[in-house]
Amino acid sequence: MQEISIGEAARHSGVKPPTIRYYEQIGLLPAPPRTEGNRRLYDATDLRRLAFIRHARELGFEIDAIRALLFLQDAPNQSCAAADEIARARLAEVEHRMSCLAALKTELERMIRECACGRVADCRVIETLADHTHQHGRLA
Amino acid sequence: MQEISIGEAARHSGVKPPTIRYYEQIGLLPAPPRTEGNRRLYDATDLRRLAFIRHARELGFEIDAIRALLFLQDAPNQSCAAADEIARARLAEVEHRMSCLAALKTELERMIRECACGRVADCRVIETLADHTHQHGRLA
DNA sequence: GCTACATCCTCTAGTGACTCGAGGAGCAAG
DNA sequence: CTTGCTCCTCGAGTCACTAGAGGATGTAGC
Repeated sequence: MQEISIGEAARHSGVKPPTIRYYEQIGLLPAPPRTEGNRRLYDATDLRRLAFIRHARELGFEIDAIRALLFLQDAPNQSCAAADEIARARLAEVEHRMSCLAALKTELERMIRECACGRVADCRVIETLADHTHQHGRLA
Repeated sequence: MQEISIGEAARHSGVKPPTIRYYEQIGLLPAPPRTEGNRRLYDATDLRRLAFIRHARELGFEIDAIRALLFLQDAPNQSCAAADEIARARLAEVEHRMSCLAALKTELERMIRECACGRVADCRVIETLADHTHQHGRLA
């Protein structure tokens, strides 16, 4: 398995070098082997882990949630109950996000459609998301 | 229109008092009128704005993106082209997020299902999101 | 072999978006 | 009129980066 520099790893994964070092520092990525000249060497496994972290972060998951997901991956023989709980919690988060995004998408599409007709006078972006609350704190 | 305290506004909108003050400070929320005793008084419009901000933040939008969306709302008579561009950019972002979330959701569901059968041996969370890249930086 | 020049190293400090705590004032209930 | 809650401001702390200083290493051309 070929090993590459941090710069190449950054280009392949879309995670910048300083961020890769930061992930190593906080223990999200294992400390890789080094060259004679003290440079980090990454392999394909690291690249996949990095790409995963990047996507998960883009989707808004916190580092701790990602850590839990990675732990799931790393220790496949662990207690199933623990894995189940982590997966279920993430799933609930994902579903909530998806429904919020769907509402926002509908509204943005409506805005763009009306925009094409030359008016934005009744922009309802705020109402769309604001009314998506669980309990409407009704104000008299 | 009835006016309420920052604490009540917090309960209704789901945004904590310090965060509400912070939003006022950075100009995301207009500075409200005060009581004789210098306490902030919010109305229904503020509540909707707050709920909107909260949802948008939950969905991972940056303050500047939210500012742009609120500006859209505040100035309905502005250039339609500007509004359209902001809305389109957000829509693209939303669609990308949704497809990533859908992939992750499928994978989490599979994991939970397999968990019920008593094994997590082949957890593929990482592959799911890692391979969802635009250009696969192929490593020899 | 030597000089450019990019890339890497570590370390410290700054950013965005909150979040917390100190220290003090307002106000409603007992 | 005191107890206790909420509010005020202000400064500092947190998380997840991001940028910069100062220096070493690696590589390409001469």
